[in-house]
Amino acid sequence: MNHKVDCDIRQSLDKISFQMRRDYNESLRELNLYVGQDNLLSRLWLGDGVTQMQLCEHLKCEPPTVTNMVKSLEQNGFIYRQRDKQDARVMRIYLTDKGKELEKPVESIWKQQREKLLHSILPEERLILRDLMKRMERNLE
Amino acid sequence: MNHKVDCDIRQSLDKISFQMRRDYNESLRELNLYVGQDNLLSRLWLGDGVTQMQLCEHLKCEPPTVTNMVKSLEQNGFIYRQRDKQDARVMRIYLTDKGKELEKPVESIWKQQREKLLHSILPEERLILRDLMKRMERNLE
DNA sequence: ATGATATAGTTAGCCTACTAAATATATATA
DNA sequence: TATATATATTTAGTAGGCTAACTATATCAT
Repeated sequence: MNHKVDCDIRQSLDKISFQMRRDYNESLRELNLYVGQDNLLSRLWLGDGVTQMQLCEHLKCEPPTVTNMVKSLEQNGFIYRQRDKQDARVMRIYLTDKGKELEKPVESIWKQQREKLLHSILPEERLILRDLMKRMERNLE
Repeated sequence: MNHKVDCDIRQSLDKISFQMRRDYNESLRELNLYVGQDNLLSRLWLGDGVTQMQLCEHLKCEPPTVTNMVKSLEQNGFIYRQRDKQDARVMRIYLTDKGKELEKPVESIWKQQREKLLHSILPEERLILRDLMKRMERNLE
């Protein structure tokens, strides 16, 4: 029955993203980070001094979310903020040494997660899976 | 390159679950529901008078989350709570008429979402996809 | 029957995430 | 130059999600 298959796919998707978030959160907590903060930092590891609007785009979330995340990361000493000299409306976000040091351990968590998720799935299958995922992604645009 | 494929899969997964949640939230708001509340209600549509612990298991979340969700749903008049006569520790959750009425529109939202997600993916492909998803699901257990 | 332990739920406080509304600064226009 | 509009961020209040600590009730064992 087609309906059943569709439901299964939808359900698995939910379970996978939920469970990944959980595992992931647990690992990040050991680094004193929360889910999502790693993604914000990853933008800064590419290059410092980014505005909050740029972080919004990168995280695909709304400005108040960035305000809160930045506040939390600043309080924990991973980043600091500086008002732009040219345009006093914008805040520029910079990494502290403590923030820079997180790059490697976070990348190792990402790698671990990918390996766990795709364990026992063969290279040919991964290609098929990627294709299907990309198509679903486009379906939602 | 294998690494790239793995990253793509992981990234697509994130984007899909993020985007689905968004779309989904938008549709549910028209029914005056928030993401996740539909899932709680779906347990009640199977049968009323469930305890909060049972809802925890169904939603796979912690007790405080259920406390809050139940409070919100109660305030909006979709459910009501009654203390168990036999065991005064447990609260039993019941649907109001307003809560019962939501079943059909919510199921229609679910169906729409599945169709959007799987649009253009052929029946054979769906079977393969389901298999791969189930395997990933098991990998995370 | 009393004391220890287990179970159900709540509260407080943190996080991401949202919308709506406010603030401050910059720029465009009359 | 004064006014209007656009942009960047913050605040307030909502939600789901978490942990840790607390309350109340039940049950089990001594």
